[in-house]
Amino acid sequence: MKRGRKAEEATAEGDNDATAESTPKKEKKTKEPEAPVLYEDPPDKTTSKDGRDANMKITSWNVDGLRAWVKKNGLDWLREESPDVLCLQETKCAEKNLPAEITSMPEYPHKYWCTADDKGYSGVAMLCKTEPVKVTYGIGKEEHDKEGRVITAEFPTFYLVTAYVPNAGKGLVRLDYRKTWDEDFRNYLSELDVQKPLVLCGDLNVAHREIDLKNPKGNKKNAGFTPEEREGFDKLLEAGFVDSFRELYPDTANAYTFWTYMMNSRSKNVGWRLDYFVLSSSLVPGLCDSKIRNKAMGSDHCPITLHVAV
Amino acid sequence: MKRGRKAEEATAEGDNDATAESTPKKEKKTKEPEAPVLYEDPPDKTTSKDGRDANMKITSWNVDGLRAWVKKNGLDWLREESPDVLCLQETKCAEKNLPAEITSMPEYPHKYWCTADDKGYSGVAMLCKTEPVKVTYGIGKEEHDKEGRVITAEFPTFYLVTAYVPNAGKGLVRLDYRKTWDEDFRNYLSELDVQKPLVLCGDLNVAHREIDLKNPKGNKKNAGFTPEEREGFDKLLEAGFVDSFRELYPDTANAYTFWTYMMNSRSKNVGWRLDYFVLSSSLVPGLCDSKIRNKAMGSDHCPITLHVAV
DNA sequence: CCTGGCATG
DNA sequence: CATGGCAGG
Repeated sequence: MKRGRKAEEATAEGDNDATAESTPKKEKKTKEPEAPVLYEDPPDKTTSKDGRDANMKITSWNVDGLRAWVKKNGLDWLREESPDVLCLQETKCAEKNLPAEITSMPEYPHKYWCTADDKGYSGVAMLCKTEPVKVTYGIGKEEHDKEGRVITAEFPTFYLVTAYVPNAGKGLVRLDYRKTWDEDFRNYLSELDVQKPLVLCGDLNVAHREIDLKNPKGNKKNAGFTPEEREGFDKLLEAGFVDSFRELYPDTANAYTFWTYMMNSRSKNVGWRLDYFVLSSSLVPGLCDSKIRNKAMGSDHCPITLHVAV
Repeated sequence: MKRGRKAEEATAEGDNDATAESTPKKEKKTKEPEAPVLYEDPPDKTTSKDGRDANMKITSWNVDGLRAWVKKNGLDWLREESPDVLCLQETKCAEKNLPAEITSMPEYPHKYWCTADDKGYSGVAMLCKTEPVKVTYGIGKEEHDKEGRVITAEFPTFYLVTAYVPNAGKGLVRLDYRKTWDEDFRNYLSELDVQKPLVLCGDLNVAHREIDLKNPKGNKKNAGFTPEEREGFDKLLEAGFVDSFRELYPDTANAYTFWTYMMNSRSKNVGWRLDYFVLSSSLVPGLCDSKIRNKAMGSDHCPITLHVAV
């Protein structure tokens, strides 16, 4: 009776939280179930510091399987939120298998799908109320563009890029690839940025700083919080981009966008901030708000929403 | 974008029904949705022809995944039916993964599990209120005994054998193996039968005669109704065994124990009789009733129950 | 602990 | 159209 995988083996992302949480103090016999420290997203601001009204509302959501997300009434939430553009990551759905509820959605007449070559992993999408000037797929490098990770929409005044950045994997088996990706992707963005300012959104698969995850100590060797990945994010910002949430809320802790399904992490708010709106510096004056919709259910990630004047 | 399997390809068992049902008459433009011909199982008889009261109630059910079946409240049905012995087929569950609800069930203190070597396919089980004299697994032939298909319980006056007979497979890819099985299994039963009479129950994966499935014409080349499989059943009966249901109800049609999940077969009663209680001839005088519990849900098979004086 | 795809039925 | 196991997260 062979069995591939032991139930006791948690995933890299999964047991991180456990690692840091369960470090047993010898003195304590019973582990106190600590009250969760929650995060309450403040009301939306739709005016920028320089006094302009937001004219663009963008939502990004790693849905972890589009079909399951639709079944869990993701579209109801979408209609309520009603952004101008919706960006999705991890659709995990070939185009021919897309649910009719979403392909026929009249609120978003302009829909773009980018799926992985083979299996139905990853996959990103963009749904727009108004038609972009131009839409492209991938970042122009063969080795990266087979996995359905990037859509770029050109609008009159800016580029919108949505990305599902490769996970470094259990045991960091794909960290080397990730480093290559980070460099190539950064170069791609920099090339765009010289033409028009851009908004990058999506699951960047990294918690930038210690404040961006519940258990930084236990996760320094785990996918999403290695020095290499964090440095990749540093370099992105150094290239002239800004983490919009952190720009507005430099000291706000416990604000996460991802919680592993394991160990009731979400109810304990043991999470990570992996989803971002990253803006070209020149767009920062128009930044109105960067929201974390952490009450929205339907995935192991929650959606995030940007209000911006562009 | 490769995809392994076309949605249009029905399974061997599945599209059989379609084959026979959908043969289009050119004259008809619209297919009449025929009213389903149902089968109403009559009330249980618990007295045998020779006037004895049943002292043994046995239920057999191909549960198509024990864990899913438990979630669908199979155990509630079991407590209601409350047979002396419950035989299960297609448990698809390694022993370590058995739900506690069933392993801890006090009504059945004697439980026996036989699972496939590798994957978690097939698998049979027997739950007994009273302890058998002896329990054995398999039929004593290496080539057959790795798939978790047979449990034999010796009781004071008879053997009870439960079996999940190998499916001949899509495209009959395993029909040759099935023929070997049928012969070896028949020999196994005959050897038992010289010691004590036996009751064989389970999913024998064959509809014996045309009356035993809805669409005999379309299924002569499909798993479960090939001449070879039917002949295997013929030879079993010739070896001194009796199909208890057919013995009592020689002309009852539309009595099925399996309906493919596809094409709403169950609601249309487009089914097969694949599950049997087969008795040594010497037990036939004690036969009280052979029931088809076709209202019980939770699997693509329904349970069957035997009342017998042994 | 969830997803989608797979093999099997 | 169900099941369980699998890889990925």
